[in-house]
Order: sequence, then structure tokens, then C-alpha cells
Amino acid sequence: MIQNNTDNYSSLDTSCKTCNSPDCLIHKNSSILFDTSVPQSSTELKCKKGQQFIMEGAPVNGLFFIKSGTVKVFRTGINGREQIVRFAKPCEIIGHRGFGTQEYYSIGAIALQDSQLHYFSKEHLQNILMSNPKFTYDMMLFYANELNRSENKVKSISQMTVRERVIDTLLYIHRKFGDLRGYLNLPLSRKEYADYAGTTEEQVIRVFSALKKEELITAQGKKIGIKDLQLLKKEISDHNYFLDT
DNA sequence: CCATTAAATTCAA
DNA sequence: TTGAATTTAATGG
Repeated sequence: MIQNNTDNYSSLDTSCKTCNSPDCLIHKNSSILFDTSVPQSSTELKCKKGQQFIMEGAPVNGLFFIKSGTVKVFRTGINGREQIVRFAKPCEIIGHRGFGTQEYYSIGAIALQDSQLHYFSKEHLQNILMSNPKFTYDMMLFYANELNRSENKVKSISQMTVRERVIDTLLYIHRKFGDLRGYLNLPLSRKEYADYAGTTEEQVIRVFSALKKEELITAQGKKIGIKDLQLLKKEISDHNYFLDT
């Protein structure tokens, strides 16, 4: 049973080969980003599963870009409750919120799997942003998307029922990470679903059980399968509409 | 929310 | 590969 592609870790190269996405911000602009004439324009780091690479309150020195693996971005509330802001996959940027004016991160980030990250210093990026409209435009699109999603999330948390928020979370994971052999391609604990949906673990379990009984999803352990995407979508769209990414 | 049990994962031999 | 140890899910108070 050791046939899974767990990780091809060894192949390190600065050109981002693993990523073929034409939409990838870094890929599209790799020639400037990895400018070899600028010393230490980027550094690569590996991050083990469960390792936190952004601490809340730490000073912002640059941006992270995910090369491989997945990451959760969260904010800690007053009573220690964790609010997961988003899940990020390869080609995405982490830590951009504090980029411009803010001095300290208001979020933390933890690798959900062993991950490889690129780190770009603030200075290097600022230079590029000033001189390269194409890159700046791509960044702006990224920010716009993030803002859109973030506004949407506020709405969903304030207006939707627990059940709807859990379904919304499932759909979000499904859209973003897809499924593999019928299961969502991202193993998350119930707690993590809860932290994203803004509920408790128990509530998530309850909703999952109900959905299982209604044959809308299947679940064994952390493997969640979407059985009836259309019905789930329908249930959400009654109250709300949702958007991508 | 907490305690209990069932189930699943990890780890080491 | 197996099963003991640890972690995680599920249920009921």
C-alpha cells in the first residue's frame, strides 16, 4: 500500500515546475521574481505538517507563496477560539494583508501538510511593484478576489444557519480542492471545519451525521465525499449565493 | 460544555 | 505486517 504519491519533495527548482497553471501569479512573473541579479530576492523554505510559519503579531517582512502543500490561515479570537480565514493551496499568496502599511501580522498560518514555500522580501517586491505594471495588475486582481471572498464570508457567517454554513464550507473545500476518488481532496478535522464555518466541532459532527443520513454526503474519518452536489448547492442558494475561490 | 466510547491513525518492532 | 499507543470522531448527558 505504499504506492501513493505522498510527496515528491526532492525536486527543488526555482522555476516552479510543479505549477503549470497559466493563472499562477508567480509562474507568469517568474522571470522578474526570481531575478538572479538581485541577491536573495527569494528564499525557499520547507514546512512540516502542523508547523506554523506565520505568528500572529510577528512583524511583516515579506510575503509567502505556496509552492506545494496546503496551508490554513487563521485569526485567534478573544476566548482562544480560532477563526479560519481561508485555506490556501499552491500558487497562492500568504501574508499579503499586512503587506502595505501594516507592521504586524494579524493572522497566523500553519501548514496542513508538508509544504514548500517561497518567501519574498518586502523590499524586493516593492521594487517589482513599482516597476512592473503587469505584475502589479495581477496582484491587484488577487487582492480584489480576496476582498470579494472575504466580504462574502462575513455575510455567510452573520446570516446563515449552522447547517448552511457547514454546507457552504464543504462546497468551498470542494470547489477549491476538488475530490479524489470520490472524497474531498483535503483531509480536515471536524474542528477545522468548525473553525472555518464559525461553529463548534460538535455542531459540525451533528450536521455531518444528518447529511449522511440524507445521503447528501459520505464520511469515513476525515474522508468526506460529496454525494449530491446539486442538492447541497441548492440548499445554500435558497438563502444566499456564493462565489468562488 | 464535558465525559465516554468507538473508530481511525501513527509508530515501532 | 501487526497490534499497541495515541489521536480523532461520535454520542449522550
